[in-house]
Amino acid sequence: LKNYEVLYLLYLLARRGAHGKSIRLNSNSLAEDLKASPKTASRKLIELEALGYIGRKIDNKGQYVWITSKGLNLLKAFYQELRGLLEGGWEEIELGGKVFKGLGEGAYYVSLEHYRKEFLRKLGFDPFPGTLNLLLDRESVKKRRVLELLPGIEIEGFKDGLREYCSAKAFKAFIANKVKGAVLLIERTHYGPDVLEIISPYNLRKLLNLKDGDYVTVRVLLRND
Amino acid sequence: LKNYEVLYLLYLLARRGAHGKSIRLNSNSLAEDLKASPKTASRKLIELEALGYIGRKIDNKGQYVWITSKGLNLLKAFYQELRGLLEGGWEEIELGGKVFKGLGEGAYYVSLEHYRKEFLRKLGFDPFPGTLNLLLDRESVKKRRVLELLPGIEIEGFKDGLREYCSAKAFKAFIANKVKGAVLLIERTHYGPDVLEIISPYNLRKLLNLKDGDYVTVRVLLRND
DNA sequence: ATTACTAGAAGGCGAGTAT
DNA sequence: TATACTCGCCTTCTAGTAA
Repeated sequence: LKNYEVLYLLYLLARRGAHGKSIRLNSNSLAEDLKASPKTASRKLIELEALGYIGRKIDNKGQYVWITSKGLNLLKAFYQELRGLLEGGWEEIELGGKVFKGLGEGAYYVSLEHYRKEFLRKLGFDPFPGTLNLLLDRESVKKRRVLELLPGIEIEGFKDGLREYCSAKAFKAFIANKVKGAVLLIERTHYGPDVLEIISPYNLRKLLNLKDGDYVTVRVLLRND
Repeated sequence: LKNYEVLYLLYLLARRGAHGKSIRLNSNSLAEDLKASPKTASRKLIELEALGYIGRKIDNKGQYVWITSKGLNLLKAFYQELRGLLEGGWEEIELGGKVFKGLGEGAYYVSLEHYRKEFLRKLGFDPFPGTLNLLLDRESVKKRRVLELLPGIEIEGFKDGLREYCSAKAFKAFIANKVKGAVLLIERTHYGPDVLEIISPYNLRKLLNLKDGDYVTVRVLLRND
């Protein structure tokens, strides 16, 4: 199965909503999409499953199909690349939300030697030991999802024998249109999609004189360079 | 040549920058991308050309290749659909620019019976006979390109024997965060990509008390429903 | 460019399955 | 028993390779 066939099949399945939920599918209707015989469609599905891109459950009246996270990642990666090619001009988006006091975990993680080095090398600054947490407004929550799709700057995780520290994705950003920093999308976070964690070389609370509940906007740069 | 092969090939070419400009390409390097023989790569290019998706110019040391507008449209359409599938949450973008006095053509076109009916049916309002023209700021020009990629609401053109009236694309929008209306992307316009034409059921200049040079923001809705 | 060779994909048929 | 589906076996033929 060629890689572009995989992508196209995943796209066809996504069109039917198989990303996220599992859908009913019979080989005949997929065959129409493919302009091929039901047999071929069936075989493609089998191959896709073997490669781990989709999951299937067969019953007497057809089958249930869903795209696995592996499959979805592949499709998203492709989409991101297309986006980069076709949307040369799209460079930043603005998010906004209210400051709130987090669990204090941010400070701990940011000050870990491994992460500090990652930030220094990849973002170009040594972060203040602490994160500024924003509770995003409704519009910004939607925009945040776009960030999740984009590649961003990869911050690698590590293990220290005792436990595993997960990886994260960062985007350079300007906070309140003035201060440079970055937003962090952490893979396994305690927060929901409506929370944005921000780091900066400075103590943002002090520098910007922020109190809980204050509204802050963040201009996120979508390109790494 | 299957449609997904076409898409993938166009994608490979776009990665090399063949959208917009023509690039030097030899079959060998394309063959590597395709994981196939140079012969196959060459044949694919010939087929793509025959289908009108690319143009080629062969000389003694290889060939120049570029994606035609037909090919680019295909790739963009695919991209748009992926975008719709993967970015469920992305719903509006904000543009801003300064009011300027146009050529007065807008008023003529908008009041043509055919267009009026199109607007009424597809946008849900009878437009004031005139357009508000914005000279977009730099950031907004970039965002405007995103609109060009999206499907939007199709406003059909027509012929009246004498001449042909081109089609356009519209997006519903809110002007100055208050007044409903729509932005128009006209296929053959006298203006550059830094100009946005806005229609509304109201006389926006009067209603918003606008003078030339005033800065206005427009929230463009990306979904049609 | 043409040809011959060959791997592998597509499709027909029918068995198996569950309602 | 009849139906509607998947899927394994086998044949055909397309399409890539190599000369």
